[in-house]
Amino acid sequence: MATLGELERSIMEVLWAAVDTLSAYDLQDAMPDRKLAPTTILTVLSRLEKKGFVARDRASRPHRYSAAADREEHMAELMHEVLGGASNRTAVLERFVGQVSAEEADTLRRILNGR
Amino acid sequence: MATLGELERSIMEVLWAAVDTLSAYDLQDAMPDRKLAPTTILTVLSRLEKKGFVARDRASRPHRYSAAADREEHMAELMHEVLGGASNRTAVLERFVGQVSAEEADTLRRILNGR
DNA sequence: CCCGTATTTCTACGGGCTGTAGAACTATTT
DNA sequence: AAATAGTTCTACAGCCCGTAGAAATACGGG
Repeated sequence: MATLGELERSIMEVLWAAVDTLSAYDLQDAMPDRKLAPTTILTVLSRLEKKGFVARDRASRPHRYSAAADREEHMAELMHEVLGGASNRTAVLERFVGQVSAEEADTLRRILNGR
Repeated sequence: MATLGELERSIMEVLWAAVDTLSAYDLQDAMPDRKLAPTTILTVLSRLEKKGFVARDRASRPHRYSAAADREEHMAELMHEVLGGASNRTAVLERFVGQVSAEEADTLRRILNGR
Protein backbone atom coordinates (compact mmCIF):
# COMPACT_ATOMS: atom_id res chain seq x y z
CA MET A 1 0.00 0.00 0.00
CA ALA A 2 1.47 3.28 -1.06
CA THR A 3 2.06 6.01 1.46
CA LEU A 4 0.17 9.29 1.60
CA GLY A 5 1.55 12.80 1.41
CA GLU A 6 0.35 15.62 3.56
CA LEU A 7 -2.25 17.04 1.21
CA GLU A 8 -3.29 13.57 0.16
CA ARG A 9 -3.90 12.71 3.77
CA SER A 10 -5.92 15.88 4.37
CA ILE A 11 -8.09 15.12 1.41
CA MET A 12 -8.61 11.57 2.60
CA GLU A 13 -9.61 12.91 6.00
CA VAL A 14 -12.30 15.05 4.45
CA LEU A 15 -13.53 12.19 2.33
CA TRP A 16 -13.61 9.88 5.32
CA ALA A 17 -15.56 12.41 7.34
CA ALA A 18 -18.02 13.00 4.55
CA VAL A 19 -21.35 11.25 4.59
CA ASP A 20 -21.90 11.64 0.89
CA THR A 21 -19.64 11.72 -2.15
CA LEU A 22 -17.83 14.99 -2.75
CA SER A 23 -16.79 16.98 -5.78
CA ALA A 24 -13.40 18.66 -6.06
CA TYR A 25 -15.14 21.93 -5.29
CA ASP A 26 -16.68 20.51 -2.14
CA LEU A 27 -13.21 19.48 -1.07
CA GLN A 28 -11.86 22.90 -1.86
CA ASP A 29 -14.54 24.47 0.32
CA ALA A 30 -13.84 21.95 3.05
CA MET A 31 -10.29 23.21 3.45
CA PRO A 32 -10.43 27.00 3.31
CA ASP A 33 -7.09 27.44 5.08
CA ARG A 34 -5.04 26.13 2.24
CA LYS A 35 -6.26 28.19 -0.64
CA LEU A 36 -5.86 25.54 -3.29
CA ALA A 37 -6.65 25.80 -6.97
CA PRO A 38 -9.29 23.38 -8.18
CA THR A 39 -6.73 21.79 -10.47
CA THR A 40 -4.58 21.02 -7.48
CA ILE A 41 -7.40 19.15 -5.84
CA LEU A 42 -8.15 17.33 -9.05
CA THR A 43 -4.53 16.33 -9.54
CA VAL A 44 -4.31 14.93 -6.06
CA LEU A 45 -7.62 13.15 -6.43
CA SER A 46 -6.37 11.53 -9.61
CA ARG A 47 -3.26 10.36 -7.83
CA LEU A 48 -5.33 9.01 -4.98
CA GLU A 49 -7.57 7.22 -7.43
CA LYS A 50 -4.56 5.67 -9.14
CA LYS A 51 -3.29 4.55 -5.76
CA GLY A 52 -6.65 2.95 -5.08
CA PHE A 53 -7.63 5.14 -2.15
CA VAL A 54 -10.56 6.92 -3.72
CA ALA A 55 -13.33 5.92 -6.10
CA ARG A 56 -14.60 8.36 -8.69
CA ASP A 57 -18.03 8.68 -10.21
CA ARG A 58 -17.33 9.89 -13.71
CA ALA A 59 -21.02 9.95 -14.62
CA SER A 60 -21.90 12.95 -12.49
CA ARG A 61 -20.90 16.13 -14.11
CA PRO A 62 -18.61 17.49 -11.58
CA HIS A 63 -17.09 14.09 -10.88
CA ARG A 64 -17.84 12.89 -7.41
CA TYR A 65 -15.31 11.20 -5.19
CA SER A 66 -15.43 8.94 -2.17
CA ALA A 67 -12.95 7.01 -0.07
CA ALA A 68 -12.46 3.46 -1.29
CA ALA A 69 -12.23 2.13 2.27
CA ASP A 70 -13.46 3.81 5.42
CA ARG A 71 -10.93 5.20 7.81
CA GLU A 72 -10.96 2.29 10.25
CA GLU A 73 -10.72 -0.23 7.45
CA HIS A 74 -7.81 1.68 6.02
CA MET A 75 -5.94 1.77 9.31
CA ALA A 76 -6.62 -1.87 10.05
CA GLU A 77 -5.23 -2.66 6.62
CA LEU A 78 -2.14 -0.62 7.36
CA MET A 79 -1.60 -2.55 10.56
CA HIS A 80 -1.99 -5.82 8.73
CA GLU A 81 0.41 -4.66 6.11
CA VAL A 82 3.04 -4.10 8.77
CA LEU A 83 2.28 -7.42 10.37
CA GLY A 84 2.39 -9.14 6.99
CA GLY A 85 5.97 -8.06 6.56
CA ALA A 86 7.02 -9.90 9.69
CA SER A 87 8.66 -13.28 9.59
CA ASN A 88 7.64 -13.91 13.18
CA ARG A 89 4.10 -12.67 13.45
CA THR A 90 3.51 -14.02 16.91
CA ALA A 91 6.53 -12.21 18.28
CA VAL A 92 5.31 -8.97 16.76
CA LEU A 93 1.84 -9.49 18.17
CA GLU A 94 3.35 -10.15 21.57
CA ARG A 95 5.19 -6.88 21.45
CA PHE A 96 2.19 -5.10 20.11
CA VAL A 97 -0.08 -6.36 22.87
CA GLY A 98 2.60 -5.78 25.43
CA GLN A 99 2.65 -2.10 24.57
CA VAL A 100 -1.08 -1.71 24.96
CA SER A 101 -2.78 -0.15 27.97
CA ALA A 102 -4.76 -2.30 30.38
CA GLU A 103 -8.05 -0.87 29.18
CA GLU A 104 -7.18 -1.44 25.61
CA ALA A 105 -6.20 -5.00 26.42
CA ASP A 106 -9.70 -5.42 27.82
CA THR A 107 -11.11 -3.99 24.66
CA LEU A 108 -9.15 -6.52 22.68
CA ARG A 109 -10.36 -9.39 24.86
CA ARG A 110 -13.92 -8.25 24.41
CA ILE A 111 -13.51 -8.08 20.67
CA LEU A 112 -11.89 -11.49 20.53
CA ASN A 113 -14.62 -13.08 22.59
CA GLY A 114 -17.23 -11.89 20.13
CA ARG A 115 -18.19 -9.13 22.58
CA MET B 1 8.59 7.47 12.74
CA ALA B 2 10.23 8.13 9.43
CA THR B 3 9.81 5.68 6.62
CA LEU B 4 12.59 3.53 5.17
CA GLY B 5 13.85 3.39 1.61
CA GLU B 6 14.73 0.21 -0.17
CA LEU B 7 18.41 0.11 0.63
CA GLU B 8 17.77 1.39 4.12
CA ARG B 9 15.38 -1.47 4.69
CA SER B 10 17.84 -4.02 3.34
CA ILE B 11 20.50 -2.77 5.68
CA MET B 12 18.13 -2.87 8.60
CA GLU B 13 17.26 -6.46 7.71
CA VAL B 14 20.90 -7.45 7.86
CA LEU B 15 21.35 -5.64 11.14
CA TRP B 16 18.26 -7.27 12.58
CA ALA B 17 19.44 -10.68 11.50
CA ALA B 18 22.91 -10.12 12.92
CA VAL B 19 23.79 -11.54 16.30
CA ASP B 20 26.63 -9.11 16.84
CA THR B 21 27.33 -5.53 15.83
CA LEU B 22 28.46 -5.04 12.25
CA SER B 23 30.87 -2.73 10.47
CA ALA B 24 30.08 -1.12 7.16
CA TYR B 25 32.35 -3.69 5.55
CA ASP B 26 30.44 -6.54 7.14
CA LEU B 27 27.30 -5.08 5.69
CA GLN B 28 28.90 -4.73 2.30
CA ASP B 29 29.85 -8.41 2.39
CA ALA B 30 26.38 -9.34 3.58
CA MET B 31 24.82 -8.02 0.38
CA PRO B 32 27.06 -9.14 -2.48
CA ASP B 33 24.31 -8.75 -5.10
CA ARG B 34 24.23 -4.99 -4.91
CA LYS B 35 27.85 -4.10 -5.41
CA LEU B 36 27.87 -1.05 -3.19
CA ALA B 37 30.76 1.24 -2.41
CA PRO B 38 31.69 1.40 1.27
CA THR B 39 30.85 5.08 1.27
CA THR B 40 27.34 4.25 0.15
CA ILE B 41 26.87 1.94 3.10
CA LEU B 42 28.31 4.56 5.42
CA THR B 43 26.06 7.26 4.08
CA VAL B 44 22.99 5.16 4.55
CA LEU B 45 24.10 4.11 8.02
CA SER B 46 24.53 7.74 8.97
CA ARG B 47 21.06 8.50 7.76
CA LEU B 48 19.66 5.56 9.66
CA GLU B 49 21.47 6.72 12.76
CA LYS B 50 20.03 10.20 12.36
CA LYS B 51 16.58 8.66 12.01
CA GLY B 52 17.16 6.73 15.21
CA PHE B 53 17.05 3.27 13.70
CA VAL B 54 20.64 2.28 14.29
CA ALA B 55 23.14 2.83 17.07
CA ARG B 56 26.80 3.34 16.31
CA ASP B 57 29.83 2.44 18.34
CA ARG B 58 32.32 5.16 17.47
CA ALA B 59 34.98 3.74 19.76
CA SER B 60 35.73 0.70 17.66
CA ARG B 61 37.91 1.55 14.79
CA PRO B 62 35.80 0.49 11.99
CA HIS B 63 32.69 1.87 13.63
CA ARG B 64 30.26 -0.86 14.53
CA TYR B 65 26.53 -0.61 14.02
CA SER B 66 23.48 -2.29 15.45
CA ALA B 67 19.73 -1.90 15.18
CA ALA B 68 18.30 0.39 17.83
CA ALA B 69 15.20 -1.78 18.24
CA ASP B 70 14.83 -5.39 17.26
CA ARG B 71 12.66 -6.22 14.31
CA GLU B 72 9.59 -7.23 16.29
CA GLU B 73 9.82 -4.16 18.48
CA HIS B 74 10.12 -2.01 15.40
CA MET B 75 7.08 -3.56 13.75
CA ALA B 76 5.00 -3.38 16.90
CA GLU B 77 5.91 0.28 17.12
CA LEU B 78 4.84 0.79 13.54
CA MET B 79 1.49 -0.80 14.30
CA HIS B 80 1.04 1.41 17.32
CA GLU B 81 1.94 4.39 15.27
CA VAL B 82 -0.88 3.60 12.87
CA LEU B 83 -3.27 2.97 15.71
CA GLY B 84 -2.19 6.17 17.41
CA GLY B 85 -3.37 8.14 14.40
CA ALA B 86 -6.90 6.85 14.78
CA SER B 87 -9.64 8.87 16.39
CA ASN B 88 -11.63 5.74 17.06
CA ARG B 89 -9.11 3.20 18.25
CA THR B 90 -11.66 0.59 19.22
CA ALA B 91 -13.22 0.64 15.77
CA VAL B 92 -9.80 0.15 14.21
CA LEU B 93 -8.99 -2.70 16.56
CA GLU B 94 -12.30 -4.32 15.71
CA ARG B 95 -11.45 -4.20 12.04
CA PHE B 96 -7.97 -5.37 12.70
CA VAL B 97 -9.08 -8.36 14.71
CA GLY B 98 -11.85 -9.06 12.24
CA GLN B 99 -9.29 -9.46 9.48
CA VAL B 100 -7.25 -11.94 11.43
CA SER B 101 -7.28 -15.70 10.87
CA ALA B 102 -8.84 -18.00 13.45
CA GLU B 103 -5.46 -19.33 14.53
CA GLU B 104 -4.06 -15.87 14.90
CA ALA B 105 -7.08 -14.90 16.96
CA ASP B 106 -6.20 -17.78 19.25
CA THR B 107 -2.66 -16.54 19.43
CA LEU B 108 -3.97 -13.14 20.45
CA ARG B 109 -6.19 -14.62 23.14
CA ARG B 110 -3.30 -16.58 24.49
CA ILE B 111 -1.13 -13.51 24.61
CA LEU B 112 -3.84 -11.48 26.29
CA ASN B 113 -4.44 -14.08 28.92
CA GLY B 114 -0.84 -13.92 29.95
CA ARG B 115 -0.26 -17.30 28.29
C1' DC C 1 -24.86 22.80 -34.97
C1' DC C 2 -21.91 26.34 -32.70
C1' DC C 3 -20.36 29.14 -28.66
C1' DG C 4 -19.23 30.10 -24.26
C1' DT C 5 -18.51 28.28 -19.88
C1' DA C 6 -17.65 24.55 -16.54
C1' DT C 7 -14.74 20.70 -15.80
C1' DT C 8 -11.09 17.66 -16.53
C1' DT C 9 -6.60 16.25 -18.17
C1' DC C 10 -1.79 17.37 -19.46
C1' DT C 11 2.36 19.35 -18.59
C1' DA C 12 5.54 21.42 -15.54
C1' DC C 13 8.39 22.74 -11.85
C1' DG C 14 10.51 23.13 -7.17
C1' DG C 15 11.56 20.76 -2.99
C1' DG C 16 12.61 16.84 -0.23
C1' DC C 17 14.09 12.09 0.27
C1' DT C 18 16.81 8.10 -1.29
C1' DG C 19 20.45 5.51 -3.79
C1' DT C 20 24.78 6.14 -5.13
C1' DA C 21 29.54 7.36 -4.75
C1' DG C 22 33.85 10.43 -5.44
C1' DA C 23 36.68 13.96 -2.86
C1' DA C 24 38.28 15.57 1.06
C1' DC C 25 39.41 14.92 5.62
C1' DT C 26 40.95 12.26 9.91
C1' DA C 27 42.88 8.73 12.53
C1' DT C 28 46.10 4.76 13.10
C1' DT C 29 50.15 2.26 12.49
C1' DT C 30 54.80 1.86 11.54
C1' DA D 1 56.10 11.88 8.85
C1' DA D 2 54.10 8.85 5.47
C1' DA D 3 51.13 5.43 4.10
C1' DT D 4 46.94 3.36 4.77
C1' DA D 5 42.29 2.58 6.58
C1' DG D 6 38.20 4.68 7.70
C1' DT D 7 34.89 8.53 7.96
C1' DT D 8 32.58 12.69 6.61
C1' DC D 9 31.32 16.11 2.97
C1' DT D 10 29.56 17.19 -1.18
C1' DA D 11 27.01 16.01 -5.17
C1' DC D 12 23.81 14.40 -8.32
C1' DA D 13 20.04 11.85 -10.50
C1' DG D 14 15.50 10.00 -9.91
C1' DC D 15 11.11 9.72 -7.76
C1' DC D 16 7.19 11.44 -5.18
C1' DC D 17 4.34 15.26 -3.67
C1' DG D 18 2.39 20.01 -3.57
C1' DT D 19 1.09 23.18 -6.58
C1' DA D 20 -1.05 25.08 -10.54
C1' DG D 21 -1.31 27.08 -15.51
C1' DA D 22 -2.42 25.51 -20.35
C1' DA D 23 -4.72 22.68 -23.19
C1' DA D 24 -8.41 19.75 -24.13
C1' DT D 25 -13.12 18.33 -23.55
C1' DA D 26 -17.95 18.28 -22.39
C1' DC D 27 -22.39 20.59 -21.74
C1' DG D 28 -26.22 23.90 -21.90
C1' DG D 29 -28.42 27.53 -24.58
C1' DG D 30 -29.36 29.80 -28.75
